[in-house]
Amino acid sequence: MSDMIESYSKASGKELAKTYDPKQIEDRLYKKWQDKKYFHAEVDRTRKPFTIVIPPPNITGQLHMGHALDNTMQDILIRFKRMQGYNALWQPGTDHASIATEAKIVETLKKEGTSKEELGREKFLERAWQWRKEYGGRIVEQLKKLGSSCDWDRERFTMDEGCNKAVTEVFTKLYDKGWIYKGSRIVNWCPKCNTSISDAEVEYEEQAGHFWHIKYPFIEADGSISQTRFLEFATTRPETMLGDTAIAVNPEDERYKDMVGGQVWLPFVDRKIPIIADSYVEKDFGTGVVKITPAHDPNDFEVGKRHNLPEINIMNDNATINENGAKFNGMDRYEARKQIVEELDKMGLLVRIEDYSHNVGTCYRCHSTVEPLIKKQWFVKMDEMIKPAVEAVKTGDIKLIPERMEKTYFNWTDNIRDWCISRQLWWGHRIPAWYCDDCGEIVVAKEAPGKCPKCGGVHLTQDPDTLDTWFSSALWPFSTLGWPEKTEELDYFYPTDVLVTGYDIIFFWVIRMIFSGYEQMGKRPFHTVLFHGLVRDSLGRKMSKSLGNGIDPLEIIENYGADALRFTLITGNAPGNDMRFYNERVEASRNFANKVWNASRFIMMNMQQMKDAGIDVDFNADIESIRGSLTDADKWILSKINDTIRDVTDSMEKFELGIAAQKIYDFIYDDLCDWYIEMVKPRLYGEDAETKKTAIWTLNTVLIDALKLLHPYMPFVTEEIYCTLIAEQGVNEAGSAALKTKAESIMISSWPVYSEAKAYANEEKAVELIKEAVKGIRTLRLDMNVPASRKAAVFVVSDSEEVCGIFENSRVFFASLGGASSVTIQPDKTGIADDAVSTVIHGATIYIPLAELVDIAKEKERLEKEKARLEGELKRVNGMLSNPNFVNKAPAAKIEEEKAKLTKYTDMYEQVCERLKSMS
RNA sequence: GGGAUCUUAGCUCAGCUGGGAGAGCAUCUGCCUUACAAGCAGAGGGUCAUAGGUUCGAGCCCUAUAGGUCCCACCA
Repeated sequence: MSDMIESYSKASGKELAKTYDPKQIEDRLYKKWQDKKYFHAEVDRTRKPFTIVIPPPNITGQLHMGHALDNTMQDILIRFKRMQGYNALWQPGTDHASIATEAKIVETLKKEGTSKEELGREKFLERAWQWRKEYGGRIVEQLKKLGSSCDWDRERFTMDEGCNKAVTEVFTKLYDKGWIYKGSRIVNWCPKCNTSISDAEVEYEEQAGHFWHIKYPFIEADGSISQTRFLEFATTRPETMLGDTAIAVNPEDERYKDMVGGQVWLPFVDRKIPIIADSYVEKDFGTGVVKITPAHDPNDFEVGKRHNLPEINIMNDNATINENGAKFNGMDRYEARKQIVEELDKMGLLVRIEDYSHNVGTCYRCHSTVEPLIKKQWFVKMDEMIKPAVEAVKTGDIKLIPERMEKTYFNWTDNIRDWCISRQLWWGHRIPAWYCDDCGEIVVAKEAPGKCPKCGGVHLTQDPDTLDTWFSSALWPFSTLGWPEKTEELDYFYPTDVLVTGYDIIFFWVIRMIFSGYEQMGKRPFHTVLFHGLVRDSLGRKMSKSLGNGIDPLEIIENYGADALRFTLITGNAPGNDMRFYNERVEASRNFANKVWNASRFIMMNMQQMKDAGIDVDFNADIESIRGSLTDADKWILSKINDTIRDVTDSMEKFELGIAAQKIYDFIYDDLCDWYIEMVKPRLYGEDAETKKTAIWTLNTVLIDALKLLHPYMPFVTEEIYCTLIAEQGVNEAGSAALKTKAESIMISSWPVYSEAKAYANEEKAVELIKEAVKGIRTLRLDMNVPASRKAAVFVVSDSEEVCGIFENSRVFFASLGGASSVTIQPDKTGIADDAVSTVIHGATIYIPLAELVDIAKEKERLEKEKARLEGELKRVNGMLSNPNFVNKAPAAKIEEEKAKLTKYTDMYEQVCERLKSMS
């Protein structure tokens, strides 16, 4: 027996669990879902698949708010589609995160007083796998806490055997096609991680630095170093001068035109370097002179290629100066910088030092300054491969949400550069390339070649490098489904449907998955990409370790429950926008969960009481069999939930998850709890068994639909209530057909659908009128300081038969909701004291005679205010309707709407005027 | 330098293809009303950044301006 039943069964006595306690149920329900294999999807050709692949979290990672948001969105979609009847697969897995993981292990080794070099590659990898085994599952367990309904039976790892096969397959294929090549290029070198990183992995940081103005002496015609003539330029990295191989000026620059072709002298390394002309140099910046260091600057590298300049590498991998740096050999880059500046100063070659703030490229992992270095690296040629990816978004084959992300996308694809994929790391997919020790031939193959195909040599050495992590993540949508094998899964679930991710990895991952999908599969990997923003702290700052402002989702779950966290993350924020997270919002969400819990508890308590009283209710009855006994209020709420079903479904289909959540919230809070439950109480507490039955049937029907709509957002509380409800009703699988549900679990029940049979336009209007009247009475009473305990007689005056009929049907509500001691409905105000307080609604005036309490002046003031308001409304409506342009051009429906308002406000205005007249 | 985006109630934010400004929190008033005080009933609070324009009609579309945030590029 569930805690909930227990709690209120006990309550037939006295005790009740008044507050929803997520801790009592979350783990238990999650286990049940897993045990029942609800998350598992098998190929089933009779059903339509709906597939999402998870953005694989790093095995080094701990669940943070970004994950929580990302996975909540995916879980909502997957639960929604599952309930809609799709064969929903949420494919989970983790990422090996080469740099991050390797860094972690290196760090551990350092603590142990050893190093990866000392350990050797093989032992190091053993350690890494061991580490992965120990900690790699942590994040998975944390995802479960969130309620994620991933198919854990299909969990994958970007470095598992299958993914490795996929990686090798792609690498060899692209190599054979000529789209993967090895070349000497300027790469971004991180001296701390000791590897190259791709352009996308460089983060630019504004740093305060200096601009050193330096001059090189000319070489005179006789070959001597000039003592009088110098060429001045400025640099932010003086140490790179050791690798200078030219000085460049703009060809159009009159100042230097004559000097082009001449030479200057490079100190320290005692080199004569040419003065060249290249349009890369801007005349107006600085002195219009640039030193050219092809080996240590990407732009200079290009210039060097154009002018056939030598490339002199002056730096070791650890950012110390190498043997090409003359006496600075072995010195750290910053120490060398300092000394070079000092010595230049002594030599009289330092002109001045300027403070200068500039952007410095840093490693996105360790944030040390990257050094551009020339290295032999593996690259993927992008110019051709990117084309289908561009086309896909242009034609709408792949849709990006929000749409504006397309601009970011194209901005990148238009300026695409070849992708550096080799990393000087051990943890990762090793590059499937071998070098012949004898002839140097490169052999790229899926398996280690026995001998060199060129010279027949048998000594081959595999490339020591591994691949960029994103190389394997790019294949994720199909590698997880079995590719390169031709699996059933691949055939059935690919292409997947939606990819949910943060906009921050659009370049790293999204684009690369898209072009890989087209290239390898010939098909898009998904049709929609749903982007979300960053979760920031309450002050709008990015959550970060260094700031220590991170909020731990697990702690939030512990304190408020997973449902509250999920609901908070999904509401009050537009797609793709960043959001701020603060506890007050989680509290509001938790309160909402509690509200749902209590509304349900109310309904179940009443079911129990009716059962105890021997009143038998057929909860499986369909609407046709019960329609005749439905009251206006019943029809109103049925109509409301019906509309909500339609609107919520529409919003969710459009991926407007936050809007859909808001609609469910509004329905449950306002329509169901604040109004319907209150309206239904007199019937439930009364003696009429028939109306009790109808009321509880309606409550149950509406609640179940509402729970279903809410389930993707708040899976735990809805499941707990649902199961309790169903168990309580004794609904079995067969019986449940009428309820369009399965008794076992809400998560495999069917999504509600809009039904004309539940649309009651007239009753909706009637109840809205009653609500207006009740609100009017409540405001009146508060304005007049009538204590809640004091009941008062209420008179409704209306000359409309229809309106009188509505009030006649609903008189009971004025007692329970409006504190009325009696309700009199009459066509005119005969017998009502002139000093009664009143409020006007469309079609009726409502009076409350409160002899001893009334303040006539105040009452008049109130009415005057109301009159002024109505005058304003009438002015607006009349203005519109008397404007020929409006009447001619506005849509007919809009005009009708305004005409109806005119009637309504005219009526109310007349009533108010009459009231005022009678008081004077 | 290029681009995106934001500016709406005291705070944090919604507001879908243009048709009478919303929520949560906070504030104030009154309520322990037998589902819920994590609650109920009310109230106050906004020239929707500014200036133009398009339109019968603009928070929404266009242009400009100011301020904020972010991305890309990186002129040494």
